[in-house]
Amino acid sequence: MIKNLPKTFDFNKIKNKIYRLWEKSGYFNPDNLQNHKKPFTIIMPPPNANDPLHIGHAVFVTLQDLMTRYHRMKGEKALWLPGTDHAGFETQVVFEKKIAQEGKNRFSFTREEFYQLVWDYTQKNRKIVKQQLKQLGASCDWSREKFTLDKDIIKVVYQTFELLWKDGLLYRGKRIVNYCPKHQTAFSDLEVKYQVEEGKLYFVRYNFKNDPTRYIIVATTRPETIPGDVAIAVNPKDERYKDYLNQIVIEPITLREIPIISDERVEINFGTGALKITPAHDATDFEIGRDHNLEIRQIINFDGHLNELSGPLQGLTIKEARLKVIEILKNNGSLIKEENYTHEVGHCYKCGTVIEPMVMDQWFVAVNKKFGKENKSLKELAVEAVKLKKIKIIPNNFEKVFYHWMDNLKDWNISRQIYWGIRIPVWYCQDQANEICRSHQGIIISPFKKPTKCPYCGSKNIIQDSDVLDTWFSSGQWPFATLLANKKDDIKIYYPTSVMETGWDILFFWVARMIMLGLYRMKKVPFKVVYLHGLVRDKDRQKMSKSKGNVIDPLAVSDIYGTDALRMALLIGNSPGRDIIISEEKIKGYRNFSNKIWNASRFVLMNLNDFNGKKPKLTKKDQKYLKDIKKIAKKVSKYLDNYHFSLAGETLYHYFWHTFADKIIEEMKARIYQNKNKKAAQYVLYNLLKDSLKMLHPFMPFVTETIWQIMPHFDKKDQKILMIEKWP
RNA sequence: GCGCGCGUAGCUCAGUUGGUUAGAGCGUCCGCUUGACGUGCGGAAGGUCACAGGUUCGAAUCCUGUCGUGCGCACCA
Repeated sequence: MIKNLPKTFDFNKIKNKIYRLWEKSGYFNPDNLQNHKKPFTIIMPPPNANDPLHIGHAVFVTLQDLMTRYHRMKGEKALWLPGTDHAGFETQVVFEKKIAQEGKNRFSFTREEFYQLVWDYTQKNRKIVKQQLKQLGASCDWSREKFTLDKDIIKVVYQTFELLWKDGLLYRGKRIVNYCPKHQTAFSDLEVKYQVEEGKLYFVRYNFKNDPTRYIIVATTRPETIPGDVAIAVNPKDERYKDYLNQIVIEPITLREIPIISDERVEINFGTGALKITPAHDATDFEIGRDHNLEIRQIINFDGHLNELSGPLQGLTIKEARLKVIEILKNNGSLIKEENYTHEVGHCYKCGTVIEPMVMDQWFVAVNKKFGKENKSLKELAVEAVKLKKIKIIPNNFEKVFYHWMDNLKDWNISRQIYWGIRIPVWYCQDQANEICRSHQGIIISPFKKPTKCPYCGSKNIIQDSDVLDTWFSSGQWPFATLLANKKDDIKIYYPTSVMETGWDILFFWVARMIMLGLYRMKKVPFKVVYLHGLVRDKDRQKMSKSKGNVIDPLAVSDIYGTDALRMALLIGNSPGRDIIISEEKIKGYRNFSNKIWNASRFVLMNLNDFNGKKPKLTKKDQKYLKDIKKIAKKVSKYLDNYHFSLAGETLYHYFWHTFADKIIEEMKARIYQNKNKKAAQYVLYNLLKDSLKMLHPFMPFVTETIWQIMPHFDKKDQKILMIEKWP
């Protein structure tokens, strides 16, 4: 009946046809799975809409599609909800790099023009990403697809903003923040990468005002900030400086008078035990300054240059200023000595520029503030959810990592001084013309309507906050925002979602924030399980990056070896929380496997003449084979249910190749050729193949579906599409 | 300073409630194969599971320590 099947499986020939078959069937949308009851939900971590997919995306597609297809076949209402992320800062950087080739940057355009250009750029990329997800076999429900800048998503984000404000969990304030002078925006603590650097510790002498023979020596790594000093602090318990307190000394660059104060935060054993206080440019100093009511003397501008308050350093960059200040200190005899000093310096995670602590008005989420009936903070709620096992993190050692990070969590800066993103929905009254307005500090929160005048004092002199929200503030709401923004009952049916599958590298950036915001808005955890996969590295354990030239393009690989091979290569040997090493050889190996599936099937199909599907009399061994595969099914199901995807894949690989193909087919071959008990042989082969295809389908959907479409079906219960067959 | 990992075949890695002969991909060696598949088949070599001690009838797996190695967080005057 079936002859002349090609000798090799050609992925490119069937990929569009097969994906279209699935898509047209409508079964990506769980609404169409009528007999399926129990919901199973995965919200896709939205890829950034600023670049095509890389190999890391292929990992999540493989794992999430595997789970979705498995649960769909088990008769569950499987929803895999796709989307893309505007990825605020990331995208702006990518885009600015692009236009830099034309000698332009964001300041070459108006804010509105720039936004439109990036919008168009991301929309183009979204189309590419969608096409790529399809080629990787993603069985997600495109009818529910969302973008983080969709109007209905922004609406949810703004609602959250407003609620947080009303609950007192959101505040605006002058705080010291991590500022990148190159990108000219502030960051949260997470975007700062610390690197060990060889530096110098400079010992600088500050003379007493009323007695130049007396002085105090301060150790600093940042002498260029001396013009920003507003005090010298010593520890109150430090015997050496007992009678120095409240003395006035002369700051040696701009010759201002500053006092010596005491504060317990000064460490007696570091340097000389005396600390210069520069509230505008150091986090600890900021706190000490605040508690002592000291002036915030900003001497570095937001463009990274020193300003007029720095006297002779004015106009210089930070680096230049350091050299200059050392020269001045040497000349006036204030530099007592230099010591080599190794310390960690914060850098912008994107461009490597040294992060400058700056004082700015920013919006913060108060993660440590207790609120509501339960009187718990966002942080406490999140920690509790994990402790009470309402959320399980796989692998579980990351639960400890999670607690450790949460312990150290400080308020979250969500203001970004960029154009691309969701604008902070706040206006400020410039006049603050009455007491009420002043009591509100002129802050007008108005997410859904642009105000025309100040609601407190009536002034029309109002301006909008120029900043946008941290991208993670919106993606942190993704699990419920996508469901709220879709069909009416989605949130009821699909929330809490089943699994959040993502990389361990964004456990803090994203997962922790989703837990906090999900619990805040929905009073329920956003997901029951967090499955963390590793980072993809090359053969030499190097992180893949374009600049290193070691990237593997998943789509190119898919074109050459097929998506099925790529998926298996990314799955086998991939255990949660561990990095994945991938090489072309490995992918080739699984290409051979997909071809093995093709050829074993080909053999079975070509030897089904006269076979009618009816069960003939079977030998004992035949019966054993049919029983054995049920055992395999049990084993594979157990592995999948316990998130041991690699072991599940390996089990099937082994069974199909080394048991089914190498042993059983070889044995039956003789019976078929010699016409000995042939019907039974055909029956066994046909049914083992069918079960194998079903189990392999979530792993290798294209080759299995292709064969399913070709093979004859005798059982009326057989589905037209393998994707919705019942799991064995 | 606090915390989390890793060390298994030549290479890269699996090995999840401790249980026969420790697995995979690639590589090496020998043989086979003219009809499912050279993208194949059969077979072989190759592992004191970092080291030392302990628990156990039994340890790659659990505990303690040592060495090597990677990472996160905090501080960072």
